[in-house]
Amino acid sequence: MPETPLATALTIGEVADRTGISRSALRFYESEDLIDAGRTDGGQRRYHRGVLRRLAFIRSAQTVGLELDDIRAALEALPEQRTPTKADWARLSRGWRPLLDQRISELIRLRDQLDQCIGCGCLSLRSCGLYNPEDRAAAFGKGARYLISDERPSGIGR
Amino acid sequence: MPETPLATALTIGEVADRTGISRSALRFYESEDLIDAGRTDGGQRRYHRGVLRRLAFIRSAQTVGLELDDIRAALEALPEQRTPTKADWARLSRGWRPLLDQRISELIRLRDQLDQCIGCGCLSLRSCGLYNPEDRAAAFGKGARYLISDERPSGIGR
DNA sequence: CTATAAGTTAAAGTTCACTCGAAGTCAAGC
DNA sequence: GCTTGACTTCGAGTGAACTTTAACTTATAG
Repeated sequence: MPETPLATALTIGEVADRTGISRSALRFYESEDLIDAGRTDGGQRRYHRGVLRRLAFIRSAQTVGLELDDIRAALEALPEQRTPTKADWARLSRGWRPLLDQRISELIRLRDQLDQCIGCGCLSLRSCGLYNPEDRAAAFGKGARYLISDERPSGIGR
Repeated sequence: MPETPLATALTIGEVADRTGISRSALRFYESEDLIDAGRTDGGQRRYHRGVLRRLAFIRSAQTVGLELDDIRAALEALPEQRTPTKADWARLSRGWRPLLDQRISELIRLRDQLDQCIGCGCLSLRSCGLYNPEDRAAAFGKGARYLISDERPSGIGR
């Protein structure tokens, strides 16, 4: 009987209250294979406590800029049989650091460009760094991909 | 006859090639009132050169993190009758600086948090700064609103 | 004149991370 | 047993910024 019994089981409402994640988001995460849950005879979800740490990981990863696809890939790299240890979680999150470093330096570079552009008044020329289509959306929004998986960032522009 | 004649007119393809912005995006921008264009007898678009500068402004603003709604609002603040000067453009883009400063310091704060979390192994606790629902999506993605318009950032969390 | 490249519109589709609504079932207290 | 609140599924909707498709028309090189 390796399965954890329902003794320490949490309802969806309890998990939602403890994590601040809505019920609908929890169901969505399950449908997306980011978390899982058992069922009662009546078909209601029952979570065991490990899910709380997992959810915290998910939310933290999002804060750092990862998308759910990336997060799922990261979670799949966790050991299947044993409960993940602190070290397991730390190993995963350590990879976020260079990502943040990169984002920060991109933004700083952008700010320097902006200062120059305001100074010189170019603003509208292709030669201006502010207007590099390759850089667009690099500074904000979308990104953070290919941190965990080994996807080459080949077709990323466009 | 104050209207610029079609002598210096550019086709959509020329504009696309010179700016790197797709034809469909140009049509979309027109439908969104970000740019405008005249028509030939046959109904094809003909742009005049001023549109290039305008498009450069739009793309630069996006790079800095503004959304199209904000950009439209900024563009509406330009003088209607005369062609905008360098100073007009510079005035608009000067406002981007504090935005970038803020984004940068948010990311740096986040990075510091991450270092601490990896160190202490907490990661999954609500007390951990990485897991603050209020901060989520603050570091990346959505933001940059209310720079130009006077919308108060009231209902922004959640 | 013809072939073809480039242009036109309107509407629907895409992606991401969810939320909402409808229509119903389950669990718990009294 | 009844009421109330929490839960279930499934499908559709949201918003931002475009892209794609279909079915044509216009412009241009030879």
